[in-house]
Amino acid sequence: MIGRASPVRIRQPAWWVAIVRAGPGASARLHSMANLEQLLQKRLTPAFETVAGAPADPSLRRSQHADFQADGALPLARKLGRNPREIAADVVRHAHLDDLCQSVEISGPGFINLTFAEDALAPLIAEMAGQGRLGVAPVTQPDTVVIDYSAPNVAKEMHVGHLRSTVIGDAAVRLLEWLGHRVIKANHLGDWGTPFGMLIEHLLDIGETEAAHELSLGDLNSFYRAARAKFDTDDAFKERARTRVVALQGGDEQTLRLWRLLVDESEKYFLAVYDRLDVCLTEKDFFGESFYNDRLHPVVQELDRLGLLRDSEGAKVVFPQGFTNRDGDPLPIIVQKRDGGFGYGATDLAAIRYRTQELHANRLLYVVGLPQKQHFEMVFEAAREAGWLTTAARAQHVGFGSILGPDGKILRSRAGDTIKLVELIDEAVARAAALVAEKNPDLDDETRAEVARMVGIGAIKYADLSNDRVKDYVFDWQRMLSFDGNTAPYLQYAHARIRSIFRRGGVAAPAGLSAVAVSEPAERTLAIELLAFEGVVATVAETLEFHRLAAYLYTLATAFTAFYEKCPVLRAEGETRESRLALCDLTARVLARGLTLLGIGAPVRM
RNA sequence: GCGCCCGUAGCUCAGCGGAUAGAGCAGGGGACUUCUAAUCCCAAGGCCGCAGGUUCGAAUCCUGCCGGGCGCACCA
Repeated sequence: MIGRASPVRIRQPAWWVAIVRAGPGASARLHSMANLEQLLQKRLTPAFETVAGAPADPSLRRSQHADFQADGALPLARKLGRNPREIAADVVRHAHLDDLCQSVEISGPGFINLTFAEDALAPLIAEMAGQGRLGVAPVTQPDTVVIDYSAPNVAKEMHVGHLRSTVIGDAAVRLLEWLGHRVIKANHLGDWGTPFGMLIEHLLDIGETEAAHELSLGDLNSFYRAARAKFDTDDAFKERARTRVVALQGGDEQTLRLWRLLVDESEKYFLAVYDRLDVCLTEKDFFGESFYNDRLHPVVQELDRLGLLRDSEGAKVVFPQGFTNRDGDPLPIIVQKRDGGFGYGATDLAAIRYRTQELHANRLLYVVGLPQKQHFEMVFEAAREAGWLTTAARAQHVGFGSILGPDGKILRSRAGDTIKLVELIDEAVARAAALVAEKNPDLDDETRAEVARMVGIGAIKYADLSNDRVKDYVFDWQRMLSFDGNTAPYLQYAHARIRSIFRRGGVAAPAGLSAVAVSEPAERTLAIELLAFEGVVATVAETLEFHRLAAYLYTLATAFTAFYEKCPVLRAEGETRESRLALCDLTARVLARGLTLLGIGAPVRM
C-alpha cells in the first residue's frame, strides 16, 4: 500500500526525463486562424516543396529580426547545389504572402524574415477577441485519456511528496478537458497491502470511535506511527497483524469492514486537502490499488496463455524485452510473489489492461516521480507484448523531479520530517494574506481572504508548474510570493490591473469589432503574443510541459505592461480607445484562461 | 558493473540545430501632481562542466571524460 509517491522514493533526489512515446496520433485539431505560425506554415510549405522538389521543412520560428523567420533554405543548399540566398528568394517568389506580410526579406546566409502587415493582424485579433475560446478550437477527434496522479496512501499523511503529482496532474486534467478530450482521473490510492494488518489491529486496540476521531482530524501520521511502533516492538501484535492480513486478503467480512473504515476516513481527509488546494479530484476519482484486486488473476492467466509468464525463484514474472539487471540478466516484473501475493507490477499491468480494454482509453498518463521511470518503461513494454497497449494507444510517464529546500536537499521541516501538505497550504495562505493586507488595505475582509487563498495556493502551484518538470526545483517562499518576476502573484496582479481599467473607466469590453488597431509597436508586439496562445496550448497538450504555458503567460504579461506604459487606454479617444480596450480585455481573458488551465485563480481585484 | 537524469550570469531558471545565449532576483543608476510605482527604463554581469566529433552553422546532436544524483526482483 505504498502509494506512488511513497516517502521512500521521494527521499531520494533524481532527475529523470519522461519518455514521450510519440504515438500515432497527436490529436487532430482544427486549423485555427488565430495562429500566425500556422498561417505562415501553410503558405510556405508548398513553396518550399516546389523549390526543393520534395517536402521540406520551412523551419519557422519567432525571430529577433522580424516577427518570424524561416530558416529552411539553408539545409537545402547542399542538397540542391545552390546558393541558399537564391533558394530563399525562390521560395519567397513561390509563396503567397502578400496578404499577410508587409515585409519579406532575405538576410544573412539565407534567412527569410517575415513581418506581418497591420491589416492582417487587425482582423485576426478582432476574431480572437470575439470568441469565447480565444482562438483555441476543441479537438475534432477527442482522446480518451486516463490520468494517473496524486496517489496518497490510506492512513498516511499527504506531504510535499504528493504536491507535484497532484498539481501537475490537475493541470493536465484541466488542459485536456478544455481542449475537448474525454478525461478520466485516476487517483491511484495506496489502499491495499500488508501494512493494513497492523493498521486494522491498531484500530481495534484503540476502538473504532477513537480511530475515526483521530483520522478525521487529519492526524494520520500519529495513527500510522503508533501502529508501526507496536508492530516493531510487540511480537504478539506483529502476529495479530500477520493473521489480519490473511483475513483481509481472504475476504473476511469483519476485516473488510474495518479496512473500509480506514479507507473512508482517509478519503474524506484527502478530499478536504484537495478542496483546499483547489484541485479537481473528487470522491468519484479514487481508483485505489484494491480496485484491481479482481483483475489480478485474469492478468496472470492471460500472461500465461500468451506464453509471457515465467517462473523465477518461485515467483511468477514477465521479462519485458530490453531490460537487464546488474549481472546482465533479464530484469523481471514480479507479477505474483513467491507467497502468492501480488505486487505493484501486477496492479500496474491490470490497470493498463483495464484502462485500454474496458475504459477504451487511447492515452495513458502517469504523473509519477522520475525514479520510477524504468519501472514504467518495463510495464509499458510488457503491456505492449501482451497486446494491451497497441499502436492506437500510447502511454506516457509524465515524470518529475524533486522539491528541494534552500540547502539543495529534499525539502523537509527544520526537524527533518516530511512537511505535511496542509501545513504548506496554511503557510502559503497566511503569507499571502499578510502580503495582500499590506499592499491593499482597502479590501474588505472577505475579499482579502479569498484573494489571499488564490495568491497563496497559486504561488505554490505556479512555482511548481513554471519549472521544467523533469528538473528538481528549489522551494522558496520569498521568490514564489514576489510580485516581480515569473510568479503567480505577478500574473494575477497583471490580470487584476487590467480588470481595474474597466472598473475605473466604467466601461465594458467592446464587442463585435471587425478590426483592432495595432499600429503602435507595443500594440503589435502584444497582438503577436496574443496570437501565439493557440500554438502554446497545443504544444503543452502534447508534451505536458506546463512551464511553457507559464513562460508564455509571463511574456504576455510583460508585453501587456509595455503596451500599457506606452499606449493610453482610457485617455484615448474614439476607435483607438475601443481598440485598446479590446486588447486589454483579450489579454485579461488569455491570462485568466491560462491561469485557470494551470489550476490557479485569477482575482478581478487584489 | 549496466542503465538513466542533471550541470547555462553571484542566486533561481528559460532557451535544446540557426543570426550578437535570454528572463527574474540580488547588487549599481534613473523615472511617481500615476489609466493600481504591487510598475517601468538604463547600465553591468556568461571559456553555456571539460575535450573531441558531426554540420554551412552546436548551449542544443554524437562520443569520451569530470562533478552531482538516481535505478537495477518479490515495497510502490
